[in-house]
Amino acid sequence: MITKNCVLTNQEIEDLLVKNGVPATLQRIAICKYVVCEANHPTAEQVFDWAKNNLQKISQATVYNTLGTLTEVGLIRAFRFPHSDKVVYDCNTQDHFHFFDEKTGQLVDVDSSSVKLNIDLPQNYKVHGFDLVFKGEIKN
Amino acid sequence: MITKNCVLTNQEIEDLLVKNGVPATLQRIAICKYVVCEANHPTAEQVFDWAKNNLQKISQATVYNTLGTLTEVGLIRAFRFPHSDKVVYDCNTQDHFHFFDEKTGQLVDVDSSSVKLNIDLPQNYKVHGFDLVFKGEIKN
DNA sequence: TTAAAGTTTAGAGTTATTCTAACTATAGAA
DNA sequence: TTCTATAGTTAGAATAACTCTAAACTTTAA
Ligand SMILES: [Mn+2]
Ligand SMILES: [Mn+2]
Ligand SMILES: [Zn+2]
Ligand SMILES: [Zn+2]
Repeated sequence: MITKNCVLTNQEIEDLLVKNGVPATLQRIAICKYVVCEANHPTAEQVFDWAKNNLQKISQATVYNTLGTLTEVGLIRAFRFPHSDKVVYDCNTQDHFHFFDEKTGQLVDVDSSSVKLNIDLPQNYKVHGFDLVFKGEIKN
Repeated sequence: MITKNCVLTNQEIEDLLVKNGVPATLQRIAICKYVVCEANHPTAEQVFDWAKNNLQKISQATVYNTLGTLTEVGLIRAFRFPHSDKVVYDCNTQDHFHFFDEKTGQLVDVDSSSVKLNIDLPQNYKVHGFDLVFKGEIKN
């Protein structure tokens, strides 16, 4: 139900990038490792903050470029949610939904298998997919 | 299933505003009438464009202020969708969902009665509500 | 009639993101 | 080993969607 991040070596991250046609650079390896293995639905700002503390030098443009590239090749996904105007990046590339804890601001993944949707739309509405975000609170 | 806009006189709009504690001004009556009776999920930009063409003088700030006020008192609702970074305003204040036509960019309302959702979340997840947007295409 | 209160306005400010153009690193070619 | 083309990174400027500010109107109500 709740998905967790993987643990990958730098070499494995490098291979992942190259396999997806993205030449591996120091910056890309670091950012990719962070979003794929460590972060939970980070914003570009959070990735940039992390990168500033973990690389000797990094520019905002590189963070945005890299997140864009990783999204393009499908290594991560980008989501825009109703409660914020910042894009969040997600290492979970499966179809899935989200639960937004209104108290903490935390986003957690909800597997699509835990949701069943019955829709009654006109015949001529062809549904290609849907975005679903729960809002609420996680107790305890 | 698909909701339509109402037809109201200026007087009725004025009453609606006053009843909701919003003193009626020329600008507010015009903007309120447009979003409540004419427009379909307009953005602030669209409301501003309409207002420029239909009032002798209007400022962007007034459009944003008025849309904010109307939203606060519950005469309209504000939505932020995954496909755009612009807020859209909605005269449909019932709980409902949306269908986004990926070809035309059009948004149409989907009554909540046409959707049945079965969720299987952990006990400690208290769901207060959810946002649901269908993406697809309306044929014909 | 007049002053307080509320409303509108132009323009400045903010935030998230994208663009630009210069700099840097690197992989072959020579 | 150079050289050089290509790709990647960078700082800072630009953009887009709002939001804020402070001055100018307008209305309200003594
Ligand atoms: Mn509507
Ligand atoms: Mn923005
Ligand atoms: Zn997710
Ligand atoms: Zn709607």
